[in-house]
Parts: sequence; C-alpha cells; structure tokens
Amino acid sequence: VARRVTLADVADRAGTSKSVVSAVVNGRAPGVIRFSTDTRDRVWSAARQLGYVANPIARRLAGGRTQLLGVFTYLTVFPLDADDFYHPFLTGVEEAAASRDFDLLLFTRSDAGRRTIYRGGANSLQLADGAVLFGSDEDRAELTRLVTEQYPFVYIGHRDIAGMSYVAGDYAGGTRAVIGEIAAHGHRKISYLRGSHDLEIAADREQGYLDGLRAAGDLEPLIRRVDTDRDLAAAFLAELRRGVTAVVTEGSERAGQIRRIGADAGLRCPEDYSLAGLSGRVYDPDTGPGLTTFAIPRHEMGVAAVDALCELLADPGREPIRLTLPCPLRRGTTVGPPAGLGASERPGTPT
Amino acid sequence: VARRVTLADVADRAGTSKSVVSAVVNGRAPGVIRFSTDTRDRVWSAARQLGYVANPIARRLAGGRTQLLGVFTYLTVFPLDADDFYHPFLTGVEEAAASRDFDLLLFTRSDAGRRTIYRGGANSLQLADGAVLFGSDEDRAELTRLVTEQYPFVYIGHRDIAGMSYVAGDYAGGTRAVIGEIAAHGHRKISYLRGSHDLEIAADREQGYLDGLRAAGDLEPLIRRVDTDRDLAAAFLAELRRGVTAVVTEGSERAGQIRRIGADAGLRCPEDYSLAGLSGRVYDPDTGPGLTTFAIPRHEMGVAAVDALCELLADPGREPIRLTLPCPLRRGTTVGPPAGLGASERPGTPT
DNA sequence: CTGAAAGCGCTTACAG
DNA sequence: CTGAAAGCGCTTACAG
Repeated sequence: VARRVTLADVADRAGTSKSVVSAVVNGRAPGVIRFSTDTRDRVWSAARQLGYVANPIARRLAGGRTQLLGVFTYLTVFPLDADDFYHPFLTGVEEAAASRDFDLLLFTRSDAGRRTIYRGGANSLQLADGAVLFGSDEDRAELTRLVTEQYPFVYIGHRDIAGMSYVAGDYAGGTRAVIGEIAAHGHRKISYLRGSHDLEIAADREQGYLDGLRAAGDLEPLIRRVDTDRDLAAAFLAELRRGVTAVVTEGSERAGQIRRIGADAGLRCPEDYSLAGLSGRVYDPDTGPGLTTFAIPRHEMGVAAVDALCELLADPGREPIRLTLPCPLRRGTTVGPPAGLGASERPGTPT
Repeated sequence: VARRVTLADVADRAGTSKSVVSAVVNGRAPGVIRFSTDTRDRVWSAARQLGYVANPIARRLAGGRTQLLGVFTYLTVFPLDADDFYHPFLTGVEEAAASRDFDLLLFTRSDAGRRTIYRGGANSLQLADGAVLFGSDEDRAELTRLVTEQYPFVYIGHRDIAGMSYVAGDYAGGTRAVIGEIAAHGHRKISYLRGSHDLEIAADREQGYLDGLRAAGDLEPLIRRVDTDRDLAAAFLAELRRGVTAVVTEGSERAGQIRRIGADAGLRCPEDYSLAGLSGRVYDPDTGPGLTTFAIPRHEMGVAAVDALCELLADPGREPIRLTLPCPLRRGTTVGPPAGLGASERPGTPT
C-alpha cells in the first residue's frame, strides 16, 4: 500500500510551508496567513499533481473536536418495533446532524446487560463532542452527574433537572387544545382518567387540563387516578353514571382500553360518550383510526435537540436551553356533541 | 467546560509513563510493554478517579483501534418510513455490536447532498475499525476502492465484487421453495414476470426459478420481462390466455399490482390463478395479507454481518467472507390448486 | 508577506 | 522491567 500523500509532501513540492498549504487548501482568505496568488497557484497545482486529500482524522484531532454527536438511549437505539414512538426523534437527529456536518455515535454497548452512561465509572459519552439523550427509563442520578461534569448534552423530553438543557413537546398546550375542542362541542363534564405516575409530563397534562377547563368557563375538574385495568373500567363507568359526557386520558393504549370497556357496555363513541387522547398515536391498532388527540412533533424535536446542542458547543458557558415545541390538535372522530343534547341545541362545528 | 482528561493526566496521577497507561488501558498483556501488577492497578485506579475516556480520534490517528463499528448506507440510516425494508438490518447490527462491545458510528454527513464514502476524496469510514454497509443504491466504484485499500467491511446483500465480503439472503433457495410449493399444488405452467434489472439478486431469483422448475419435473421456463406497468398488465393477461395457471414476481409491490389487474379483469386469487412473491413483505398495504413468498432473515443478516466483520478485524489477512442465509418459505393464501383441476384430481395439501 | 514550531492525544518502536 | 521520544497528519498561534 502506497504511503498516503500528506500536507508536508504538498508543501515540499510547492516549495512552501505546511501552514500555507493548510490555509490554501482550506480556502482561507489570505487574512491571518498571507500568501501571494502565485504561491496559492503553486500549492493547488502541487496538490492536484500529488492527488492530495486531507486526512479527516488528523483534521479533527488538530481541531480539538471529534465532530461526533452522541446518541444515547436507555433502550435499544433502533427500536425493535419499527413503528416505535421514538423513531421520529432519530430521523430528526440524523437530519440535523448531517446538515451540521457531524457524524452520529450510537452508544450501544452495555454494562452487564444494562445501558449506562458511566461505564466502569467513566462517562462513555466523552467519545463525542456532545450528546442527545432520550427515553423514558432515564437514570436521573446519571443525568445530574452529567450536568455537574458540564458535559454538553440535550435531553429530548421535559425533565426538570437543574442546569440541564432539554427540548420538549408542549403537552400542557396540547391538552388545553384538546379540552377546548371537547368543550366547543358542548361538553360540561369532562373527566380526566389519569395514570398514577407523577413525572413532569403528567404534571404538564394536568396543568393543561385545568387551564383548559378554566378557559372553557370554569368547568369543574374531575380527575380520577387509575392504577390498574380494573380501576379503569370501574372509574370510567362510574364517571358516566355521574353525568360525565367526555373522557380524556394519556396515550392511545388506555384510550383503546376505554373503547373496549365502552363497547362491552354497549356504548358507542362518540354517540354515547366522547373520548380524546393526550398524545399518543392518531391511528392505533387497538384504538382504530380517528382518536382525537394532540400530536407530538417528534421529528422536529430531534432536529431542535441537535440545533440546541450545537449552540451549547459553540458557547459552553451559556445558560441551559429549554425549548417547548407546540403540540397541535389532531381532530379525529371520537369527539362529538354530548348524548343529552338535542340537535337544535348543538353548537356549530368548532372552527 | 472541564478540559478532557488525557492519557498524560492518568500517567501523572499513576506516577508512570504514557506508554504504560496506553498498554494497560488497552488491555495489552504485559508482553511487549512490561509492567507490574501493582503499576497496572495504580493505572486503573487513576483512570477511574479521573474518569478517563480515550479520544477515538487520537487513537485512530496514532494507528490504534476505536471500538467503533461504522454503519454506512447510501440513503438515510434511520428510514423515514418506520416500516422500512432496511430497519431489521439495523436492529441486528445494533444487537451484535453491543454484544461484541462495539459502539456504532453512523456516517450521516453528506457531500453536496449526496452520501458518499470518499468525501472530498478521503475515505470517511476510517474513523471506525470497520464498517457494515448496505442499501440498494451503492456505488460499486467506491466499494471496489474500499477493497483495494483493504478497509475491513461487510456488505449486507449479494454483491459480486472481487475480494469483498458480504452477507446475503438465499434468494435462489427461497425462489426454489416457492416454485416447489406452487408445483406441489399441481401447477404445470408457472410464469415468472420479472423486472428488467440484471443485478445479482435478479440472477439469483432466475436461477432459483429454473432450478425449481427442474426439480418439479422439468417444467417449461416461462420468463417474461416487464418494464412498465402497462407491460405488466398485458403480460399477465397474455400469460393466462396461454394457459399459465400460476405467476411469480419480485416484491410485494408488483404482486399487488398483479392482484389489482386480476381483480379488474374479474379474476380471483387463488381460485382463478395462483400468485407468489419472491421476497417482499408478507403483509403489504397494497397486496393485503397472505401473499405466499419467501422471507428474508434481515435481523439475522445484520447480526451475521457484524460477526463477519469481527472476524475480518481479528484476522485482516483472511479470505473474504461470503455468507448466504436461508430464506424460508412463507405460506400465504394466494396459492391454490389450478383452476382447471377438479377436486378429485387435486393433490393433497403439500407438507 | 512567509516559515519554523508547538500542539491535538494517542501508539509504538526503541533505548536504558 | 520501565520511560523518554518520535510519529500519526493536521491547525494555529507566533516569530521573523
């Protein structure tokens, strides 16, 4: 294998120094490093004759940057289920990384079967200039440590960790819009059947729910915690008996369960009750098509996370970046006028 | 931002030299570079305390390994369509990389919008110890050059390039099995409506088709090239008029078209004609469920590609590795007995 | 206006 | 048994 042509070879041939060759080849204006147009031409022709190609690795080493962006997830990066929730984040990250001239480093190694950032004590993300992290199984202690060490990273998803940058979806706003949509159909008793965890996104949804009710004319909050499937069936039917005409819940899985429970009880949706999701797929194998919900701009969140990371890299001293992207309403077919309302009383279709 | 911890820092702390730290950290047996177990322990504890992580760029420039496996595709790595054909390759690659203790390096950067291995003339894959490549839009000149440069890589897919390693699906065997299945139902005139390209996989399918006919008792080959959709309709109907009772074709897209053409002509499948795919999805939005075809073990191919690559890395001088993984028959509902055959004449269900 | 030198963070002969 | 030194191929102050 022939030895590769280096910068030094070109400099020799052109009868000048490596500095000048570097400047010329990199198309630097003759500002910091000055050279005559004659020199420049000699350099170019020498480079061409020798077939010089800069070694990207050496470039990166000298530049002090790896031009590598890390991607860390607590589960597999490539979802086994191709229809995975996280997939669009990745397409966004890839698109933005490519346009910013970074390659992507996927941390796939695991420590005794478990993915962890601090493998054997050291921050494995250090291989990259910075990283984008996501996933719902995060280890908050690790994230905190990452912040302490001032490693540049952006989380995709709302996480209130001091000093940490994140890009989130506006679940509160999305929920508000869903409640607004339901109220616009004339519903007055809108119940929120919520799961039991108390993470940031749960709080965001609850806030959006309360805000939505207030905006709809100070409707009464009807929040029911449902921990088990059995809870869910009981809670749902009890709410209807109490006069609730519309129900919202997180995710399309639970929305699907509610539909089944309703169907088992001989109830049609939206004729007998209205139903909406707070995020989750619009189409779901279980739910069927047409669940009214809000969309999470996942691809855009991936792009925004990389952009934020690049800003962090450009200005290491800066404040954490916290972005919240709009989650637009997705009108489906599961919200209609309340059952009790005669056709004449129905408000017009909301715009 | 804290300066990154370097080898020199660890050496200082451990009270030894960089050479020793390098050897210890890389797990070199105390052969070439000798050190006491005491020194080794001091190095490890210093590395742990400092959180040392080697810079892959520097490692690579100095001629070492990075424990990074490259993934290069000519399209985006993360398919925009989550149901993408290539997705299972990636899950296999990730799984195998993790188990072999490699991280994955995704080459996402592009040169003027086009993905290319030789960006600006230099092999951009160099940063990784080796790479897995795939995609149908490959640039064969680049692949040849990669072989010439002795860069370790494995292609996923059958490509006859001298000296190149690949992991392929056994399309010939899969096609043979499909033909066998059709023949077992009693068909004697089985036509192959094939697309026009002449790449390796097309040749493999044709070979499998011919072998299958021979095995079924020297049936007559009936190969029709179809370049356009219009060709397809004409060819399909013409074949049926000539007495053909079963048709095979590549991919589920074309199979779907054939079904539509058949339906437009009032023909039912499999009552009026039998149809089978030669690979392609079992379920397809267009084709509907139940296309008889053969499966491509994509996840397994991804795993096998990484395994092969690791063997290449372990023994750089070795012969290229060429693996062909079985493509099992997938029985659907589109193959039945020929229309002309009375129930009494029908052979038993094939085992 | 131009070149010699240091440095990026590693690895690997080589000298003691 | 161990360490000082050269080298990988660049970039970028800095000195002339």
